[in-house]
Amino acid sequence: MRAGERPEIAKLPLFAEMNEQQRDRVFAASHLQVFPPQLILFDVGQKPDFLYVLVDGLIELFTSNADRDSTLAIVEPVSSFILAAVITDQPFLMAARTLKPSRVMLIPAELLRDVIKQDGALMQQAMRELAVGYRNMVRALTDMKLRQSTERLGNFLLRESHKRNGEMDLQLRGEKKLLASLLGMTPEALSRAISALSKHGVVVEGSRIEITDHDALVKFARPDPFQDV
Amino acid sequence: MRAGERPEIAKLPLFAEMNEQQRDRVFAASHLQVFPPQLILFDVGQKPDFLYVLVDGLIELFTSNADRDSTLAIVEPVSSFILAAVITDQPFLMAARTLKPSRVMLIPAELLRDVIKQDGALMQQAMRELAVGYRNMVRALTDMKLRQSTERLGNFLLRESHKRNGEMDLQLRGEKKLLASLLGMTPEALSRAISALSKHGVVVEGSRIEITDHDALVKFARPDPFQDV
DNA sequence: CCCAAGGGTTGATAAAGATCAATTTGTACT
DNA sequence: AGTACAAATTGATCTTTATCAACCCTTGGG
Repeated sequence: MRAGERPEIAKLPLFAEMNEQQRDRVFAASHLQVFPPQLILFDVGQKPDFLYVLVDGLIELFTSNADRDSTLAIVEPVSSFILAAVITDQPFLMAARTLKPSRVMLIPAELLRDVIKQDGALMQQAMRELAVGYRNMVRALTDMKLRQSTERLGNFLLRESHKRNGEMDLQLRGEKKLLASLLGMTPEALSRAISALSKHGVVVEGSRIEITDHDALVKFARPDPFQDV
Repeated sequence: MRAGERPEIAKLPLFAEMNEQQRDRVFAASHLQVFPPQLILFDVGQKPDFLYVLVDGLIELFTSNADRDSTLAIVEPVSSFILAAVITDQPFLMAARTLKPSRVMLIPAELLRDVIKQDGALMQQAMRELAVGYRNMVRALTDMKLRQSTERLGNFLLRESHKRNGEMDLQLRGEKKLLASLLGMTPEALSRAISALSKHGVVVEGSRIEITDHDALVKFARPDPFQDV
């Protein structure tokens, strides 16, 4: 792998605390790969041969039924994904596809499991990451179970704004139908939800979204101080 | 805590592999408590002071909105719960209440985090447990996002039967409205879903559920070999 | 043993969201 | 720039599920 990328990946919480020699060992066995957009990296049911780290680009994690697809998460750089499958050495529950041209580091799963056993700091970070991931899934499930679509969109925007430290001017990083799928609705429903939010402090032009009245949006979406934010 | 319970708790995957002295240290600092039914053990937003282990009884994990409650999981003995909150030392995302008289072991969170840092085997088990929990949440979210209510019930029954190693005669361990909440529907909808499944190999009398035609139910519910089973 | 209270079922209606179809807008490619 | 194609929007309708209401049935306490 290129030398230039290492520092950035090494800074990831997952790898930040571990022993340096072990990290070198892991990185030496890994390789960086470039994928075009719309490429399936892996499918549901496959055994995980690698832990993936998105270095650059954009990736969608999704599941599919006979009829439908549903987006479970959108991965932005720099972050690892499908750690849980690697740890348990069980078949993927999600598939992954690139949304933009993406550079991805592939870390051999077997080796990683090995190193985790030997390196307590790495194991602790893996544990933390899984705990955080678990909690995010709880949030997503709660969101899905007790909010309706327009509220989900409203809270999504509030969370997004909060993530970008309070920025009121947001830029969608994918198509609207992707956001619709992430929020568990159809593109048509999203379109209508967007226009519904125009009465509650949100203005959308193309992929630019502006929260013009934060308080009004909060009042409408009623974010939970623990679930959201 | 009573001596009689220890072996059972020690057999839990989480504590099975760890150093014995460390385990004794943890158990010595813990205490067993008995709770009546319908008692709230903790609420959303509280800081986790303990890891909980249900020894006997039945417990519901749920979240609540302004309007609604939603069941996230039903905990059966013997198992631990809210490990993720304890690990991250972050406020609970779920509340817990007893459904039946329950005996619960409370393990001081601070101590547990400490011991985890010192005991690699325990840490590894905690990591595994979180990975498994994460994957279960992914399954639940997928279930919610791309199946409708009657299918969810059908797949729930198939999973339940599978958990009880193929037993076709199932016994509900809570009220029907609890199951409805777990499956993300109203009691009325569950009632109708049950009668809809009578055309697909399911007979329900009170809290006894029998799968009379497994193939027919599979054909209707279309369980995913990875998601379900 | 009876009665009250709550769980469960059933029916009628309403609401949310999906689906289908027709345009419009945006964008990538020659 | 013009065309072709996909994304996005809008409207109409249908399906699913929630809500509201009435009633039945079980169960536990006096």
